[in-house]
Amino acid sequence: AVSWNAMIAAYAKNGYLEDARTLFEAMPCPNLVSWNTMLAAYCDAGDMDQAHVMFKSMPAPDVVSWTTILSAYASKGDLGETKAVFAKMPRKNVVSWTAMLKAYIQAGEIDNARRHFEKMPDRNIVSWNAMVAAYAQHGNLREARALFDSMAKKDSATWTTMVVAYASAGQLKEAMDLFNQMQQRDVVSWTAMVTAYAQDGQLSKARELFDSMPHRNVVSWNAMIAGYARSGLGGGALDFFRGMELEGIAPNEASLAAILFACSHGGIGIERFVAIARDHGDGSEKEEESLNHFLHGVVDALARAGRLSEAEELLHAMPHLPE
RNA sequence: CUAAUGACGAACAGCG
Repeated sequence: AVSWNAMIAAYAKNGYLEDARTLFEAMPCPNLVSWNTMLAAYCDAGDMDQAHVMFKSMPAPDVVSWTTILSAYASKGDLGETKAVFAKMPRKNVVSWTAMLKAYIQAGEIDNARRHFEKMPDRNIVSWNAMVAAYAQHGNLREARALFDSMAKKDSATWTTMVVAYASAGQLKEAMDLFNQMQQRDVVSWTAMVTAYAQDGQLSKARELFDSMPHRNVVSWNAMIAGYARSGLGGGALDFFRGMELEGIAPNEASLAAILFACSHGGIGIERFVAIARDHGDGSEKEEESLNHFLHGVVDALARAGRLSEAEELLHAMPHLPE
């Protein structure tokens, strides 16, 4: 059953909900983990109706099942529903408490989050990190730092949270100092630091860090693409996009969003975005339809703005456009 | 083997 469950989780994580379901139904006797895995899959897909169906048909939901539901509402930003679920839970552990904490933070209720945090029967490093991030994300650098300093144990998430806190407050030097003090840096901390410089327009510094990274993932590449795009350097954005492809890393929606941004701010044509989108899509009719729909809107907007030559140019660049 | 925290794009980005 363990390997079946691992397979189901893998399918679900990559968005193959149907395949996960098929596998689940083919199992001779699914255990609680199998049920919870499917439950989480529906939650991730945002299908709360199906999630509830699962939950109700489960033999015996445990604290993991409950927390899965709780966390789904939390990430949807539905504080009321999250509170209701939390109140109904027959058993809670530190993970459920932290998920509830996240719901307060998500709703911007930082004071209530802090009260909840103080009431927690157990706190681990994840709960602490969430609380530090809450202050950091809401501009309370001082309180974030105070909590950070009071933590006996820190992991790379703790440090990265503070690095980002300084960076988004515009204090790049402080951010870099903290980054340099880190004992263990993972790909997330590296990418956070790269992003800090890239967003500040310090592209050569960003690039230098990027080049010294031990490992790079799609988010790291996106940070560079977006950095060049927002600095108006569409060509540089495209270079990094190609670099990512050459490394065999698959672009995601954020990569495409960064390229689209480069089209409006970086001096490259919208046809580059369309070509890339076609390249990396599933080639389905639905996708082609929405791309055409999108382009049609762009051409329309150009025409209505009186920019007829650009509209025409775009029409010619897009032979696939319907009349 | 399943649930909670930190990094890229979409909420605290520009224009009006």
